[in-house]
Amino acid sequence: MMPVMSLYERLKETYGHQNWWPADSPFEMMAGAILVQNTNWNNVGKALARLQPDLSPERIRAMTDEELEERIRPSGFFRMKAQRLRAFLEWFESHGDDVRALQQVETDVLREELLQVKGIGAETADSILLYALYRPVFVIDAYTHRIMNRIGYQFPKKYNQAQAFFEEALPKDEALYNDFHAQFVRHAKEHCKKKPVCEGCPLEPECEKQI
DNA sequence: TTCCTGAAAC
DNA sequence: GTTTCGGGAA
Repeated sequence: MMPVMSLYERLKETYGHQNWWPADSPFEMMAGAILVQNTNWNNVGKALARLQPDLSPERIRAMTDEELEERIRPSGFFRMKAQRLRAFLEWFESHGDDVRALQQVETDVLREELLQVKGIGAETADSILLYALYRPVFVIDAYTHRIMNRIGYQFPKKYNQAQAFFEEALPKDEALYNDFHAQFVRHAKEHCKKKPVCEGCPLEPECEKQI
């Protein structure tokens, strides 16, 4: 079976560095992490564009529920996500609405706090830690499971175990975790889709096609 | 019709 | 373990 690092290298050779997360600021990244839950990024882009003129914690808090819901409507689950954004903003305010303040806090503490926020689960919490705060935390998602299972790894189903699998197999490297997860997303959208597109797949030699 | 960088409630 | 939340594009 292919070493985990070789897996990354193969994907990077194929797709190139992915340069994640696509956001202009840490705050936009964190908002995007909530909006993108079970939704394609194209629709999140529309929602962020509609928020853009008022994309700050204060301006969003000042909106009525109806206003906020209307802005983020294109991202789907808009009523739920409006409340999730508000819950996140409440937590952010407890740190002074200040990303620099967050950087003074231990990763494990931040992770536990984020998991207490209603609407933020393990994947969203870790995405924020990695892509907004540059902490070396490996993000696991549905794509990760799909790809790892298809190429024949005995891959843990539980989030924390799946995460440990990568963090124990790889150096504790934030930049590596950043691009590795991005490569998985790219590969899942390009080839390892729900209905696999195996022609030209860079992992073809390794894949057991146990779909 | 299907699928999308999930999480909470049931 | 299963259902719910949802618009947008293929």
